[in-house]
Amino acid sequence: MSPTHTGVTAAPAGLDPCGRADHPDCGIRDVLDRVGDKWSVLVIVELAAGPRRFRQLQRAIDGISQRMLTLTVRRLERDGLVVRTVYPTVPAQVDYRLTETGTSLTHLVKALADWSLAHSETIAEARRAYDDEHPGNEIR
Amino acid sequence: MSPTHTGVTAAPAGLDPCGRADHPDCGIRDVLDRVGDKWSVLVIVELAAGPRRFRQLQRAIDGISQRMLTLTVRRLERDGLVVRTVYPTVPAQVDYRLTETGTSLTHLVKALADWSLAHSETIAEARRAYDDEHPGNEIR
DNA sequence: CGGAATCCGAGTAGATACTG
DNA sequence: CAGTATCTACTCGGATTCCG
Repeated sequence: MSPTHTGVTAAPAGLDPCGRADHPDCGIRDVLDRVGDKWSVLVIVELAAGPRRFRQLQRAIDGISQRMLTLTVRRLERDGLVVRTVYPTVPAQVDYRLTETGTSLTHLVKALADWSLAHSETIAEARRAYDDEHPGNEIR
Repeated sequence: MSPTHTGVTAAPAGLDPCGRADHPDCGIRDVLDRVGDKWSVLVIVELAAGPRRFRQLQRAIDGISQRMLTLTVRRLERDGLVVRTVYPTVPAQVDYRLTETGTSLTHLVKALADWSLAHSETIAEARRAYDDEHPGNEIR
């Protein structure tokens, strides 16, 4: 992983609760729905390496169905995170690439990945401990 | 005859639990599934302000059902992001608070919130533009 | 190749009712 | 207060098929 760990502003002490009671959500949901999406992140990560065509993406992500890739990529396009370019060749050729906005998101994804890696063992251990203490408790 | 599908069950049958085989994304899913969860983030944000009891959480997050709050908080507990403490009072009193791990996640959530706020307008605009160019295209 | 449309099962969220 | 237990509704994702 690159040492340049940008994108994540060291959060100020005060964490103001967005998306609380009254106010709907400060727009966090929009992002979270996208980031939390199983495939979006993988697509973004893949595109972070450079422009890709539909098939390339599907092969790279492996496990994703055409349907899901289409939907995922459409949503990303709609959100302006990805640009879809169609070349009127035969057969048709389409490539996808991240926009500036999309690229900036990769930094967060990176940060998330870093955090994930740094704590995966701790989490796994916690799960084992929990499952051990709570046998028969299926919470997934 | 009707296309009685090949008796295919829901069995993954060869699908990696990580999502990808040749890429270090394995641990990310665990976190993403948690962060991407609609309620987990809100709970984490709320707990970032300090320990909360069940009811407090439910009132603060407002919109979440008991069931969902229970499930969410259980998962967070299982992952070692939250500690659940039961006080044998009458009536029972339980409080939840973030662990060190959970607190560290708070920073990422904050970063996500920042990003979200910084780009919400851009995204909203992109969506409007897309919806305008693609009328009748319901991808949501 | 890229994508839309359809079918369909599985998992998840919500409302409700009940318990310690 | 803090859950647990159901039952239902709905969305999501996968597989398949057809089109430009």
